[in-house]
Amino acid sequence: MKNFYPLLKKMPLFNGIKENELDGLLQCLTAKTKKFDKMATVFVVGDVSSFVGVVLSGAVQVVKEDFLGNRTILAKLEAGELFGEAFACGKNHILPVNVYAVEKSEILMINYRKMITTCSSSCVFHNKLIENMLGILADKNQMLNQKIEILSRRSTREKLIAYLTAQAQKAGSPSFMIPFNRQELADYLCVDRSAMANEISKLRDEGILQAERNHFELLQHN
Amino acid sequence: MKNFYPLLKKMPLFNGIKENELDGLLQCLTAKTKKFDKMATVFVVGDVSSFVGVVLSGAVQVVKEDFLGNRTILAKLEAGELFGEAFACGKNHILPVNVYAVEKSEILMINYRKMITTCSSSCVFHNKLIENMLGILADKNQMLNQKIEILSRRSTREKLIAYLTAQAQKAGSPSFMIPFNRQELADYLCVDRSAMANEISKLRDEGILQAERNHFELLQHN
DNA sequence: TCTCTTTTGTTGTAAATACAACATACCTCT
DNA sequence: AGAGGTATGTTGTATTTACAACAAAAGAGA
Repeated sequence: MKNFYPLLKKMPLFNGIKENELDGLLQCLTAKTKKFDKMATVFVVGDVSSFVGVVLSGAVQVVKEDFLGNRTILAKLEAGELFGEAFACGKNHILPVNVYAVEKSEILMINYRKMITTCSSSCVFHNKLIENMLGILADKNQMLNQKIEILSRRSTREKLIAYLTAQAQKAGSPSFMIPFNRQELADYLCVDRSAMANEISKLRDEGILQAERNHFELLQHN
Repeated sequence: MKNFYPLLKKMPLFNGIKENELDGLLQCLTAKTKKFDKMATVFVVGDVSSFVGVVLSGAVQVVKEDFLGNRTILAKLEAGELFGEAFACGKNHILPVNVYAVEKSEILMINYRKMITTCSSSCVFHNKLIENMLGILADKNQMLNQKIEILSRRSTREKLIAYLTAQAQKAGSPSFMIPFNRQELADYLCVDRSAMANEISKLRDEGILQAERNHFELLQHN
């Protein structure tokens, strides 16, 4: 376990907690590690879980299936990433997804109740952990909200403008770089790449923006 | 202030906290109420806030503007509803929205730092408050995730199936009621009502589902 | 029951998108 | 510089959607 401490230390969940303090904290949480073979099932739809999972090694996939049998990979989580936190901390503990190990993996399982119950030994890191978890959920909330706002737009054009407006706001300037290439941007906006590229061209022709690779500039619209 | 205690008691944020315990808690939080006239501004885009707002009376509107000047009302929050929690608890405290009072309103402002710092008087309700906030953020996360999963689908048909599959899962049965009428469902799925109604008809014709008003049934697809 | 209103379903048309196929530009490696 | 690969832009076509307008059904109230 100890060899994972440098990894844990870098995680937002353990932010502000020193490597030598992890021992006491993990003990206090009675956190357990579980090992999974490649393709083993970590959770299935309908499972009830009050555990926050931390991928220590390997990787897991979060997969959703609809009733027609269509499978969608929602996420691939690698070492240092967290999963299940919304179901551990929320009212509804029933998982709507399957979680598989895509490689031989090791997962740290943290019980939600142990996490929120400050220990009798009044371990100070415990409070820090709760604060971190609050921050993680809040940050995710912001991200999800922003994405919904974009996906709520009907047209590719509107989605683009919503996304670029948010990026400009984040950058504090009408001129900014985005962290996606065209295909990734199209995937994020849930639209067709070529249709999107076409729309970018039109917006450029109309003098609404400049776009070159990752660099965008929103032009004053009067 | 005291006259709002029955309202507060019913809120998820103060769940498990008795009315007569609120006095001490709010004092401990140094929570302040602010009054706003009709149409007064509560927050503007760019404001930095570490406060969770609770609408005590009246109502506020959360409004977003893109750089072309298009205004979108994201939410209307009435008495007993919470806002700003993701920006109070998250890393990013900069608000991307405007908040207006749509009526003469009274807002309770709770400082995030006071909330997560357990008080020296070791007030037990404080821990309950933090747990509640964690739960609220986690629940919202689940809701937002589910919505994104639906909005990520390209076609109206796929959105419908994704939504109905989730509802069936939630109900634990292929036969269930939905909390929307057609227009509300279309709004939730971000599609055109008539196009959606059309699609429901097609799905019915194809024997994939039954639909009558609020009642749906997903039929076994072999 | 009758009227009025709301909700839902249907249809045709214009507009937007997805898809496929290809052209062009850019990057990296040798 | 040249080759191969990747990213981006462009175009035509089939499909899907939005929109508008209307019909039918359901619900509410007199």
